[in-house]
Amino acid sequence: MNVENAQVQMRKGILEFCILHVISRGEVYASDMLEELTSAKIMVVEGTLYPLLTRLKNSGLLDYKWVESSSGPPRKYYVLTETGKEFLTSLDHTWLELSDSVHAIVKKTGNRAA
Amino acid sequence: MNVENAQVQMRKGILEFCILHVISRGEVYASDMLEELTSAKIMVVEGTLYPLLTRLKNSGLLDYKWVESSSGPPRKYYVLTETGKEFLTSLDHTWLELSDSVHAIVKKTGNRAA
DNA sequence: TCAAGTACCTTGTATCACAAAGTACCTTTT
DNA sequence: AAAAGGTACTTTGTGATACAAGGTACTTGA
Repeated sequence: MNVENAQVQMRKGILEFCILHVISRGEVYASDMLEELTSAKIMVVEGTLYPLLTRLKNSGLLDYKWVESSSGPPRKYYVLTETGKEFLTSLDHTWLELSDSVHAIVKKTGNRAA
Repeated sequence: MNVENAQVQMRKGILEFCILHVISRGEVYASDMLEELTSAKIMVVEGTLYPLLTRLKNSGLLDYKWVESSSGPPRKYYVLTETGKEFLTSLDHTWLELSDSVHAIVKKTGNRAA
């Protein structure tokens, strides 16, 4: 149990939400997402991202198409399905509730006992 | 992959943070925490809380003492250790960074492609 | 052809929330 | 004083998942 591990744990579950948001803004492939999330200080690595994208695809939240690159191997460009869009709307709500709840816990003051 | 599961995932890691906060405000035992977290809409159940408290204790972040109850079996009252207090301060910072990052991702607008 | 770069995939491990069942203690009822 | 009910803590087994590390495959340039 160390701070790094706790930070990893805190990020869990939020990744899925953030990735859906990144995809919601337009077609992207994995490296685009890695770059965008990293620049937002949401750390992700390939070994996490690829299985997650596959899960989301298999759940019907994402779809993709192969697009040939002018400089390298072909890329999988992802988009949200209709189900994915609805799912993301639900997660938006969940995130707002959760961050409000945490904020309430963190801000609460006063001791119960000495 | 459903919304409920995603919500569970989102809560993961944040639980530890919230529990440390609840304990930071004074001595509590498990049922106190359950009540406080539930009223803040952070769902936790016994099967999650007790093992987590044990982990935090074994990591040196918490300490406890047995206190006899006037109406039932004795209770374990938890407090933060010095290490626990420092740890919580780190997590406060992590949480702020994380929620800022997520906010930035969620609020970002504009499409990359049609 | 060989090296380097890019992109995607797979395997194995550790962690963790949860459900469910269990243990133990205390009080009240009969 | 036994039985019943309530409170509190514990344990076991399962499923999900982030990550590290290693692998496959395609393309370009020397």
